[in-house]
Amino acid sequence: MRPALVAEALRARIDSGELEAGAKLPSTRHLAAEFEVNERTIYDAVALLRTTGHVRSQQGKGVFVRDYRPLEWHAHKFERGDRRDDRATNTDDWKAGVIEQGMTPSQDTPQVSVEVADARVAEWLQLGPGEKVVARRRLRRADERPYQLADSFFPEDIGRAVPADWDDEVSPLMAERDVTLPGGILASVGHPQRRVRDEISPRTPSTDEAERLEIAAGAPVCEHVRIGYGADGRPVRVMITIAPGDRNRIVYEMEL
Amino acid sequence: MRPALVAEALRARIDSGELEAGAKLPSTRHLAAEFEVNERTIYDAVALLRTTGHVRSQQGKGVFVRDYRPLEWHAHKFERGDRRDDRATNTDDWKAGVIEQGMTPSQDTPQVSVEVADARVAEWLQLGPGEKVVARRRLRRADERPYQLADSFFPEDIGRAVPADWDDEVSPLMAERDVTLPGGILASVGHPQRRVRDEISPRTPSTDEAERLEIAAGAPVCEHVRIGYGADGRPVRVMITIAPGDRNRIVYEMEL
DNA sequence: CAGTGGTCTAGACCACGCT
DNA sequence: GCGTGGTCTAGACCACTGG
Repeated sequence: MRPALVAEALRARIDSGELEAGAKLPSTRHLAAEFEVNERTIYDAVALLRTTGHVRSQQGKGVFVRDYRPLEWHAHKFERGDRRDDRATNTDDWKAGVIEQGMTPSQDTPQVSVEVADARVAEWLQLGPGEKVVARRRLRRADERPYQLADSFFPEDIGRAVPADWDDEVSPLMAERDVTLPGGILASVGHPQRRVRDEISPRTPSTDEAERLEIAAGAPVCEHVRIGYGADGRPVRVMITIAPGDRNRIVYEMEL
Repeated sequence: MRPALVAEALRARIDSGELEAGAKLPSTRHLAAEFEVNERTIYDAVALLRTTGHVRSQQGKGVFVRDYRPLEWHAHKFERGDRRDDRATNTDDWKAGVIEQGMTPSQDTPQVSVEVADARVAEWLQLGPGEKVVARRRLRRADERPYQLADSFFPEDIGRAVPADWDDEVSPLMAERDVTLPGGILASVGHPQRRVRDEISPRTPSTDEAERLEIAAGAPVCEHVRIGYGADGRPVRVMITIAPGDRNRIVYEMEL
């Protein structure tokens, strides 16, 4: 019996509910005996199920059925100002969406730095080689579990800009905490976004991304890149979101 | 040396251009000798490169570096009527986009059938159990190579409808050839789309999808589901597009 | 320490393409 | 028939968890 067939059999047990979310699978030794195959074959089968997001392995403990609840991400609403009222209550678009779906959003402390733009970011922001950006890296969670990586990059002058009535020491885009301002931070520093371009590609995560999101090395993720352009057509921000497929669905709604 | 490290070394050779697009890698026997590992380890490394889309294997022939040219798919323009002029020349939105990017579009003969809707399609089209749909399944190619699977489903009454001035025997949505009508087929049968909802999720292909698209079993693909709603809010069509990540990028542009 | 998952090798064997 | 990739087993061994 081939690994793909063993994986298929185990998947059937998961989908049918015979193995509940969070339940522990029989040990690889037991499965090998049951399916009358080598342990190595079981290992390969489990690796397949890990990639599809059906199970999660913990060395020394066991293999467990995954229980992520899928979350919709309404990309067309994002930053459109539909939720301007929420901004006043210190809640951003991501958080509002998570709450609407009955879960509790949270976010690790943003990692802020000023650094030389890498090749891709430089091209998106139309920067020359060696030019710097303000980087703001975040891990978004729902019910305490990782759902998305969301890294934003701003040209240095915009990232360091401060609103007229700002009374903090550092600019809002470089603050290592969540900041919300009426109309959005970019608007309040004089660079409102007028147009966005989203580029979406499914791919495999880097080892770093896989670790932070707690997914298997080959698990499919969506790389969602949003480039925001200001009134004069200048790119003012690029946001790179990495969304694992087993817990995310991106939604766009449009009138024709 | 572990498979991941071997894969990394080979990927470096591909990315650096030492191994050109389309080039054949050394045989697994040779690679095993070179890296001083077992052939099985090489096989696992090649499997990783297949999943990421870097190489393609052909039994009995060899392992070859992939050379797909990525294509952008401008989902926000699709069916918006921006290209109504193209419709007159018998060119649909997909084809127009491919031509703009300097490649030659083609499409296998659409597979048309009337069938009972599966659970997901029934829910999207708000049909009861057992209700039928007109299914129209297509494989889209660029420069003769597979790029996307695009399957459309219509409620039976709409799929069988015929425009007033239609002189063919079968309805345009059931014709086993490409049909273009001014304003789009759905409008010409009295059910223009007024609003669409797109749901995008990265996932792993089914074995059938993997075969038809000529990709590895675990390769990341995007499932893009577009549900089109008519003037009265009734869903008139659902289109499921499967786009492999190594050759597709989905683009949305929006004014804020 | 025993029990769990994870990794690699050696080797037998199969499937395919070509000449 | 030879060379290619693909598959599975047996078994040694490692890494982690928890009593």
